[in-house]
Amino acid sequence: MCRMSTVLDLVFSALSDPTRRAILTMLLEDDMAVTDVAAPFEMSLAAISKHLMILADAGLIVQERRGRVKWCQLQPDALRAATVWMQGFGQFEPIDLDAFEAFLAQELCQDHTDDRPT
Amino acid sequence: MCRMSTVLDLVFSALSDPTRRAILTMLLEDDMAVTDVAAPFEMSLAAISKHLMILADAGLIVQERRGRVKWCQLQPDALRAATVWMQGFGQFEPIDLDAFEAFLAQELCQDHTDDRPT
DNA sequence: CCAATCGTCAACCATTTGGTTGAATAACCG
DNA sequence: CGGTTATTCAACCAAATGGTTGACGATTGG
Repeated sequence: MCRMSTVLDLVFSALSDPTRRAILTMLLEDDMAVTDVAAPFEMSLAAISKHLMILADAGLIVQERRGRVKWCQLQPDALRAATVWMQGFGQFEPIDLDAFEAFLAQELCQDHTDDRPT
Repeated sequence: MCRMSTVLDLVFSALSDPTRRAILTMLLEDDMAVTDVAAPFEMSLAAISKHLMILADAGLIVQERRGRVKWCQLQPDALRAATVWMQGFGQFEPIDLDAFEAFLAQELCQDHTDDRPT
């Protein structure tokens, strides 16, 4: 009867693409212009633009146009609902922050031009 | 060079479908046979079988065949990596368990036959 | 003003996704 | 054995996804 969850649909499917996760990781460092986001990837600007729209639809980023450049800013609050949902399944234990730091370190030193192989 | 993250790909894309999330929620209560999982949904058994295979591929459930019935069991540990990844973006605040309980209560009283409209 | 830059739009394409049906396999029950 | 139950397989389909290219509209700077 009610229906809900479209938010979770959008967030999880946005997160399911490695390119988009890489973009979010980049934005964790600082806000970026669309062109600069696209730079490390071996993919057209239009493709990155689409990815950014998907992230924006999910609420994971906000894009603010200033002059001719559009700035992308991470919106971590959008992960709240999804995190809450997932935590419900994870036997309620505290999150291991060290694990995330380690993962992030590994991901940041990666060569994105090699992403999405075939 | 390295490549990784296929795990996150699989988990997030498994979670991006409301039918699959509903199945996981059902399994939170108890292990279930495939046919029983399928019962509340307005969708063929074969379709549910596919969903379960996707969940199994992501490691979110394990399926053990006993006789002619195949039991599905939630595997919450598979959410670990994804939870860790997401927590990294959520300004590191503690998880609100009450919010999850509330969400779950809402979701459990739902009519699944009304899922996936058009 | 003109040219270059930033980003999106539109059309197109191949692949994946989520569903269907009907037949096939396997195990159980009487 | 033979029928029923449980589940998957295979073929098929429509729609969504992720990418391309080229043209376009805005904005900026010389």
